[in-house]
Amino acid sequence: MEELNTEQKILEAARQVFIHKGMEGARMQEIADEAGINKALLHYYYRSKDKLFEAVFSQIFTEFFGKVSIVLFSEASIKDKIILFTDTYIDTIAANPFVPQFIINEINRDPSMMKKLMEKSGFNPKKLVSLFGTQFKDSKYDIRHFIVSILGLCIFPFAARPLLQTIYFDNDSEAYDAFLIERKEYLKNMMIKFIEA
Amino acid sequence: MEELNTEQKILEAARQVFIHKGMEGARMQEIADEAGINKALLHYYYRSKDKLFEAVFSQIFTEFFGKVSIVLFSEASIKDKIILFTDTYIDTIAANPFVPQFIINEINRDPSMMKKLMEKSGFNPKKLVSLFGTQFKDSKYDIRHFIVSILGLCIFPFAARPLLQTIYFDNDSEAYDAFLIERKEYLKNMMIKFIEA
DNA sequence: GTCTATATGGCGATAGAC
DNA sequence: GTCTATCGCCATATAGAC
Repeated sequence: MEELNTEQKILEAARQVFIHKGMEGARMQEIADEAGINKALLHYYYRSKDKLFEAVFSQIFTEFFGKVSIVLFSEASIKDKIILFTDTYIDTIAANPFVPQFIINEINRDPSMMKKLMEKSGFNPKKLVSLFGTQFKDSKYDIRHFIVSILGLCIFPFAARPLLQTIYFDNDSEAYDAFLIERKEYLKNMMIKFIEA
Repeated sequence: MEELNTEQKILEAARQVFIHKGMEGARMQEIADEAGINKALLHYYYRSKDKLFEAVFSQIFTEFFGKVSIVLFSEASIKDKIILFTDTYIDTIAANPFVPQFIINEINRDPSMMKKLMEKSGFNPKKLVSLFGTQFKDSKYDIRHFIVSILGLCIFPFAARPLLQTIYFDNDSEAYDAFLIERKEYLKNMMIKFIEA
């Protein structure tokens, strides 16, 4: 953190606080403390909390969907792509465990953010639909069920961690970590069965 | 709403506002307006916003898990129970589409709420684990993966609706409603394959 | 029990010195 | 560019009349 200039420090600090507290729960004071600067300086670089949030959120959104999309442009076969997608997606979430829930919440709070973000991030959902579509073209169900299923299966254990850990793991954090690691294999295995079914 | 006494009106109003805005996003003024009373009267019945929230949240939590748990005590076969559970669970969420996300968020905000709530609601997670455990006792994976999968598959399409609807359904609300209806059959079908695999 | 009016505190934002 | 001091608003909470 010490090597960054002030603007970068602010962005990084805001990122941490916003991800964990959300737009409404975050406090400018806490962001300033985290960045090791004064509250007034936040307003010098970003005129308002809204502007700061917008900068942070669009960055996070773009990064997150960017990493996930890469695999879709690889040379692998369709089956391998699906496995690879699951693998990459889980890893990305594990490295940013609070991000999916954060994105979902903020979009729920203000759905109008979505459109501009999709343009900005260059994320193309048709790509994902057509990828899975060619694999399951004779299924009796809408392909999007499969896509939503993968996303939910990967995201949910992270998004609902405190609840699930308490209910099913006696609040044992290490046991839950092990569960999450095992889940990656579990899901890839599930995907294979899905594809072959 | 007109037949209720003041305390019930407050509780019902608070329920609506809290579910849609969350603890941090909710405003006492909005709750008072929704209940058709004065802001000061909220404090007369519930001394603080925290107390009011606690009352509402514990009620919602208990109701939600109560409805879902009923099926586990039925006389059906294990396979039928799993199908019935999926069926009931989807219906419960569809009738309360914002509740799961609300619960998850508030637990994330304050994980310490979980323990007392589990006692209060009488919800017994061992019941669910043992139910599925007898069915999948020779699986190479922890049974809890299956439980978490069902929950995620059911909850996610509701929790992330604005995001998913925008990305995959061109923001067509009716198309998404149809998708949700179809999903019930899709998931039951998936469960059957799961069980037989 | 229900209201109006007001106190109290916190937070985003600005002014102005350096 | 960075700080201290302060403004102004808004939300929770209370006082007190009816």
